Amino acid sequence: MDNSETPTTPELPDSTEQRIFDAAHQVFVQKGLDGAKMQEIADHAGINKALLHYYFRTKEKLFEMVAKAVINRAFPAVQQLIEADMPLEQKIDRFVDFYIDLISRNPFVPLFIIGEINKHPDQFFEKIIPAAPPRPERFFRQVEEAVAEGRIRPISPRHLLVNVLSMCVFPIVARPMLRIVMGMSSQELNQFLKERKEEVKAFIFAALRP
Amino acid sequence: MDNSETPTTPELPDSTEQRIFDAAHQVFVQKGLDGAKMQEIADHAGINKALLHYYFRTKEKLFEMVAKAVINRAFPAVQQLIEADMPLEQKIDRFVDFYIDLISRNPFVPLFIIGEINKHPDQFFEKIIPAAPPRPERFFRQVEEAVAEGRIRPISPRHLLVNVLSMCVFPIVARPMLRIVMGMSSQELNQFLKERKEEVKAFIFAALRP
DNA sequence: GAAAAATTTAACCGGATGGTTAAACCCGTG
DNA sequence: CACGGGTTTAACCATCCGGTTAAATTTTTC
Repeated sequence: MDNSETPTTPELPDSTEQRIFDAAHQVFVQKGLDGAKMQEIADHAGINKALLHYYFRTKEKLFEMVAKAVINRAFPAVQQLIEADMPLEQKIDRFVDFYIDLISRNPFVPLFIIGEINKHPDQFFEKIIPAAPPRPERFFRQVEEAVAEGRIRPISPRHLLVNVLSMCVFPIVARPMLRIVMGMSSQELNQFLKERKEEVKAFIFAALRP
Repeated sequence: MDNSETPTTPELPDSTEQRIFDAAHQVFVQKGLDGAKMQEIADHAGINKALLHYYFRTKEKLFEMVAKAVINRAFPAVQQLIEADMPLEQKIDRFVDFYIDLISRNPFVPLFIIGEINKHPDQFFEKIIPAAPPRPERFFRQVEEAVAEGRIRPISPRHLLVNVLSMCVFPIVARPMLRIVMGMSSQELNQFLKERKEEVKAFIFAALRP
């Protein structure tokens, strides 16, 4: 199993508070708001319910903090790379590597974000939305330039970005479904996902040939 | 908003039982086992809790029936197309059209399947798994033949299938996330998803050029 | 119109769960 | 040692929720 990265809130690295928060992070991300139980979080942090409420007043508040931490870690990483000062080809190359690694380390995060937005749209769009969403305009311009120069086949920049994202994220997120659809063992799937980076890059660059 | 297709169990089309089942289908698929409340299902079906239990004994049983219906409708449709007797290029073409339509009509279904498997793996793999999972071997053979004939660039059949699936499914499932990442309004996103079929097909066939 | 089935009403039970409380305990620091 | 914050224990409350029940009411069917 992959370990989930536990985010660093501005706290002492190994304080009880941090351990509780990490436990909450893990449980919430895997089970969602409804599926997560406070007792389970306490158990997972190696403490008891009383202390849990001593540090974090309510489930709602704790969830809100976790959810904020999740998206405030997920989006800026993408943004940084997508805004970087780097040739398009290199940017795509690094993006695929980076993103597949990122999602592999946090396979439940995309599902968590999408699922919770679906289940509790109000709270999410009120409380959790990031202050600064990614701005892919620069990437779009780079694609348009490359098209204009004839370096790549004409293509909609938006669709290209979504294609890249899809091929990186979906197989990891949909892992249990792929096992069924493709009839692969867990072993085979691990091997398959390891090959992905190179396969995805090859596919993208093949599709971009003029 | 897209309407979700409500599956036809072998029941009278407009019976109370069917109305309840449809309501349960909708609520379960959107909110999952934990998030769905029996009262909500009853409300949604326009009846009361007592009658709900009169028709369907327990939440578990009802959920099991709904989950079975969901996957027994989702997978055979794919399988049929993927096993069809049809040239590879045409098969891909139709598959993209068909699959984007299917997911657009049931945007919550993939998330539901993946999420529930993650949250309750035991029950799912015991009770719900389809008797006959898709067998993509034929598709794989077609790809290998096309490669051997030089009709398409060399490519791993498995990765090709996953790429196609990813680009079809992910954007629809991740719609709320895309809104944030790409900074698009709901209107723009609708337009974007309409363009998808042609863009995805163009992308795939471009990537397959020898 | 009577019998049977469908549906409502309303109350209730029991367990799980979020949350509280008070007392005791542990443990490091001044 | 005494003080105080961290921590445990254990009991407890309120609420929600799945599920049941019994009777009344409506609708269907014969």
